[in-house]
Amino acid sequence: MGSRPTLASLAGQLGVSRQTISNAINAPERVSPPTLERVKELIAASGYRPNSAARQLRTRRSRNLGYRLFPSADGINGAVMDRFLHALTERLYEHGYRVTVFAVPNDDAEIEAYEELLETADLDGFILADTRPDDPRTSWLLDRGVPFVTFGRPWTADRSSPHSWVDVDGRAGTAEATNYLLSQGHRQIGFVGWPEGKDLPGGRPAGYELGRDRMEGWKGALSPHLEPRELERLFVGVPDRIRDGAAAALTLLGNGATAFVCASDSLALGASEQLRAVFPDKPPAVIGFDDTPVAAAVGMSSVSQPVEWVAEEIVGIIRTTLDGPATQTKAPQHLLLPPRLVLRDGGGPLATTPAG
Amino acid sequence: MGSRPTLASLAGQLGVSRQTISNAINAPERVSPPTLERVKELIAASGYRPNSAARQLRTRRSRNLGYRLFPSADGINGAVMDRFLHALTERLYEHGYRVTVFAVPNDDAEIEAYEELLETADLDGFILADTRPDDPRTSWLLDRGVPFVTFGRPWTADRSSPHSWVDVDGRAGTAEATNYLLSQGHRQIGFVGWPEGKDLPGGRPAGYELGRDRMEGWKGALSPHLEPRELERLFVGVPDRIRDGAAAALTLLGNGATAFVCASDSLALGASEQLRAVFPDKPPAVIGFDDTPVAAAVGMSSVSQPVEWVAEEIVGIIRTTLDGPATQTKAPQHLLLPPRLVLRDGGGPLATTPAG
DNA sequence: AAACAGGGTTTGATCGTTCAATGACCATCC
DNA sequence: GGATGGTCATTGAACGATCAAACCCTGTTT
Repeated sequence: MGSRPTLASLAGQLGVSRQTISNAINAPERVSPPTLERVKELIAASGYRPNSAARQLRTRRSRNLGYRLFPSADGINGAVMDRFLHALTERLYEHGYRVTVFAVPNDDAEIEAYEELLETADLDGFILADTRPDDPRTSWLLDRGVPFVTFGRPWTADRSSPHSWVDVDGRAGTAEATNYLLSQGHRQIGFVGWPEGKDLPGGRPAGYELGRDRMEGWKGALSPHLEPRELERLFVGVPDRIRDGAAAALTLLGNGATAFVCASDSLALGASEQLRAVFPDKPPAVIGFDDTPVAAAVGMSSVSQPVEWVAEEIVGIIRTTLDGPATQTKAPQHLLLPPRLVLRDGGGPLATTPAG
Repeated sequence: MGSRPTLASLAGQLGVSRQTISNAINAPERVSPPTLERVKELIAASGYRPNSAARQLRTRRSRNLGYRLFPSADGINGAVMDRFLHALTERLYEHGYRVTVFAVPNDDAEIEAYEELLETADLDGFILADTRPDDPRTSWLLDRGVPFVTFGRPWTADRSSPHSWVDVDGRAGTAEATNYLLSQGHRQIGFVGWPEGKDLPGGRPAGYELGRDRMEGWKGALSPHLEPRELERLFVGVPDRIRDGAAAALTLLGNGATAFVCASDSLALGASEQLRAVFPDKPPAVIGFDDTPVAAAVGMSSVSQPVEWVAEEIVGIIRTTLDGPATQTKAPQHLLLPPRLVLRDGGGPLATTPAG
């Protein structure tokens, strides 16, 4: 009695066969309008839901996608991936897909986890949220024909990869930030970036290309106005930590910088606080990257990645791959989305009036 | 050929019946040692994995648990829930459970999502990562007999709830922080907490009890040393934002505070930065709550929630509920774990030597 | 009048597993 | 020697959906 209705039970109630009910759901055009009407009514009234295990057994589709959680770095930049997972989950859910998350200690274990999950959880595909040059994971998945989309381009020389990806144009973001500062009359605009071979938290060597991309946006925007020698003096590459950002700001200040673009909000936060200490009255402008909640909290300008948009596009690609007609050619899609510069007054965290 | 082995295919190769293979996996004691040996060898050699859909269809178990993602608040405190999800996923994975995440815009939608997920994804249960007084979600789940465990106590008067929960003893944490400051010779120790009826980000009215709990730890530790009137002057309740923490610190400073305990790292960060601005040479001690990466980055002391431990205990409860013998009485478990005070020098984000 | 076409519906088989019942075999006991 | 019991292994029947093929009926063609 409390048991859920099945195709057979509904069919019995209506005096039709189970296949007719099934057709009403999956191929309505095969059912005559009056019958369709009756069936749909009963489905709605009974609250019938197809049993996913049975369907999965027969169709070999689980409508379940895998996503690797990775440790939230320094809790500042991690917020971006948090937003992304949130948006991705929402969008997928709307189209009947579920997200199964998994966590692994290192990259070797990640491929093992793919294998394990494919075999034991019957995932339909994966979303990879970071990429690096010569990524062993994408080749593994490609070899096995497992559908997947990455948030992040392949970072290979030619950028033509046989898989779909969506990414944010970091270079355009820092270029826009730099151009804004130029429009404000600045010329000596410093860039606090990452060093070559920089290790992102968790030991993943993915950051270098990302950092260079962001740096080149600044360089490209500024090079019409400055000599190469000057540009060189206005760049510092440091690990992605608050205190390193602060130190870097001092260095660039010594080299004559009057405004600052940073490769991350962590660096920008450090720079901003440091500069506020040096110039309490009117600290120089600092623009961060990622528009994390911390940037908003301290009133700092930042380049915002449209992760909700990224999620939307990824879901679109996933859907044409998995839900689309099998006949359709599934050419890999490549999308580079523009970030958005969010300007703030730079008021900083320090209130001037005591709270009650 | 590339198709996965099944019970039947293995049975054919070995000249036994499919049920024997099944027994070798699920009830080895029913199989004679020599046969068991042969079967296990073949299983290992063939890389056989039970088809989860088929198993799920028959056993009505999916080994899949639901977890609601919630937006990462201010990106500072959100890091704690990130760590929790990570730890939870890892522990569950070790025991063959998967985590299906979902995101909903508001609380009403959350219960709908439970219903939807139970019906369409056949989840075995849920982990709830926050709780509030008279939580409609826990009663809904209890009514339907859906297994679940919460990270967070029920916050009812008697604390006896028919469901299992694991929580962190926030009161003990702020008490320890306060006692530490007392041991350092401080007496006028201020507390920056949340106001009554405070809204946590996302509009969930869960924060008040949590905030009061943390406040009472401070109060309890300090009350042997101070008059009630003094205590009152040393408490400020503000929204959980960096700049409010800064303002609150100024207020308490004006009331004579020489050291500060805060209900969150967001507040503590604001307080710490503000005090550093007022006393550049030797800022007063500030102790935060949650030991987020930002606290570590700026060298701030903080009370650390043992979320990995929480995850471990939750998984243990889940396992006895779902995997344990059906005969076993499943009395709800209630666990209150102690946090840990992490002391740091308080060096702050500001480097004094320029970086190269 | 018989063959054909085609929409709408039904039937049987199948996906791969586990449950329940049965069967084969051997040892033990009266 | 037949009944009893126990171990180990097998068979048939689910679980609930979809696929593929067959079926019925009516209307049209030859």
